[in-house]
Amino acid sequence: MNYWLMKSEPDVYGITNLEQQGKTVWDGVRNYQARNFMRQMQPEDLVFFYHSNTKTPGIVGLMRVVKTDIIDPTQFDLKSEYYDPKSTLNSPRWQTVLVEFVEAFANCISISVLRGKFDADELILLRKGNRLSVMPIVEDVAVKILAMKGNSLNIEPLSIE
DNA sequence: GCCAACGTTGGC
DNA sequence: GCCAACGTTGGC
Repeated sequence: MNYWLMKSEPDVYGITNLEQQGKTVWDGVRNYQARNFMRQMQPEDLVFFYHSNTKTPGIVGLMRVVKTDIIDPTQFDLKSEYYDPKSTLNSPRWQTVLVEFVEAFANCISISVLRGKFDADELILLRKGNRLSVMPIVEDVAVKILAMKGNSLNIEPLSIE
């Protein structure tokens, strides 16, 4: 079982949306490195849900991989902003995963708190200029993050959105 | 294959 | 809103 982190802008799709829906196909990833990490995912893997591009960016919850190797349907959808004219039905470029909601943390573990706890070597998220939206988390770090989720000393309140 | 120009990401 | 860092595009 492996751990991952995936980013989403809460204005577009946040942890609340996933909680309501229960499951979602993580569509719209158009970066090869991120896609390649999703190809490595296995059912039962745990994924931290990260809110990016918001007042308090950080980890807000947990989800679980249900099904892998899903063809991202938006690549064929002319009306989608993720439509990819170079993708064909015979050889689709973009695969993704189906994930299910596990939990929403009581508080956001903000990137500044994560910076205080980990360094860039152990957490890709913290690397300078990092823009990757899907990344692996080593177990040691994942366990520490999970231990932080209930510790009010280490967290900041979720901003009201 | 190089690389400048451009568009996007995302923290601050 | 700013802007550094990054990925992609396309001319050559």
